[in-house]
Amino acid sequence: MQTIFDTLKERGYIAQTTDEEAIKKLLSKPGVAFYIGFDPTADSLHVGHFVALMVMSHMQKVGHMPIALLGGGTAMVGDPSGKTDMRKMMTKEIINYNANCFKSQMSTLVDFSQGKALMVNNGDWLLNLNYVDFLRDIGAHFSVNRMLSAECFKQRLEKGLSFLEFNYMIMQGYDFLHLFKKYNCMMQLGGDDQWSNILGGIDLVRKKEAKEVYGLTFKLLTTSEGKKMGKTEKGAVWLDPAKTSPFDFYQYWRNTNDPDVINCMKLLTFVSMDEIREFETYKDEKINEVKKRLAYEVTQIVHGQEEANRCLAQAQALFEQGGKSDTMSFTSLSDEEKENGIGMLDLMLKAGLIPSKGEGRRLILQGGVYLNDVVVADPARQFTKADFIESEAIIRKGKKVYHKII
RNA sequence: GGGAGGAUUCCCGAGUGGCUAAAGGGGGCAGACUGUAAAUCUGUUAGCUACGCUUUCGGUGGUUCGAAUCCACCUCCUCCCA
Repeated sequence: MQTIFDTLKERGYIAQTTDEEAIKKLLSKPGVAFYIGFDPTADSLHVGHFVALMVMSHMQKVGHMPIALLGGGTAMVGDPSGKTDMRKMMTKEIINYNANCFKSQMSTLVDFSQGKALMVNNGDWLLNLNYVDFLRDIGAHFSVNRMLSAECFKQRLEKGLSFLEFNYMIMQGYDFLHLFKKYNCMMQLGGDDQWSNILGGIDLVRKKEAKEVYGLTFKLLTTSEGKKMGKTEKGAVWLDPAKTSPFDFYQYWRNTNDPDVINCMKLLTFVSMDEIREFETYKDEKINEVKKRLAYEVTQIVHGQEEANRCLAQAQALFEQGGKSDTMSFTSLSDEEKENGIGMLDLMLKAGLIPSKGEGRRLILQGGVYLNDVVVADPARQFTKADFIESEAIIRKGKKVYHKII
């Protein structure tokens, strides 16, 4: 009989555990409350959070009780772990707004109905603490000497660490204690960068309550080259369709590097291990098929089946048939522009394909602009109504960016 | 509190009176090769009504024919000593 721990291990989620045997035993019976914290530092979850949501979902499926902790209190301080610079301080209003955005996104993967999972906000218990009481009650149990040797502060000890951020670990530890007392929360999970913070909480529970609780970290989603995944030149890949369109989201996974595909499949989809093992034997061009599957599965989980189908169809239309697509982004011209024509550069600027005309001129001179699949050679070319084919025209920039003019 | 140094184009980082829209690297974009991949190679990377013009080197003011470069003040940052 395979346990949830085995599943997580097999799929490659687990990075570190505090006590593997004890955790295995603990998780073998359903109903274990565990928590994962999410600091609302942006108005949408991103791919980095997605792995955590997947773990929650896996755990919930076998009957454990996820507690999603929104860091309304800790976000006021800012986690220095692994950060090279201090974060910008955020206002309470923004933090609250962000926390609300997180809620709905989490619900797509974790079932919060009928008490099957909880969502709490540490602002509820952190923000009204009395400073001196807190120091005497909690602060006394933390050794500065030990904290300073923690891996998560290492980088910051060289570049500078404010006292504000130094307290983050203590606050997170207090969260664990609070959740243990209130919900009998036995485990904290988190990204591997949270290891020191998690240990802090476990120590605190042991000291205050004389009980053993456990920690488990999962691997951060990185490429085979060790770079963090989920970042593009435009910033993070968001789960919010308004910030990263489902199509861009789909395309991000569609373009995964060969060596990373299997790993992503295991971590980001629910595709069975039997099937994944089959995929592992694929080579060269055949890997492309796996990428299609990966993109579809991940998009489906985040944006739903309907949206995933649409992305798939659009990608096929664009890349495999070279044809049109109804869901392509578009710009409509006014009657006057249609009548008098408009410069290609002006048109592309209007369509948001280029940030400036200089950039557009360069693109055209380098042969990177196509109108209805014909290279545009002259930067001064005018776009006229003669360019419409069945009342629309398609501009392509480079290989992958399509835009429709109507 | 005392002392030293720094702030340069998307990022890192040269430049210390005209040759500087500013080296080099990273990143981005485009082209070649491909599998909508990676790696590699090539070009390009402030804006414009473009052989010219305008804006840019933390902010403000000044010196000069001419300033990213010199001076004054201001803001912010880092380091060392206490």
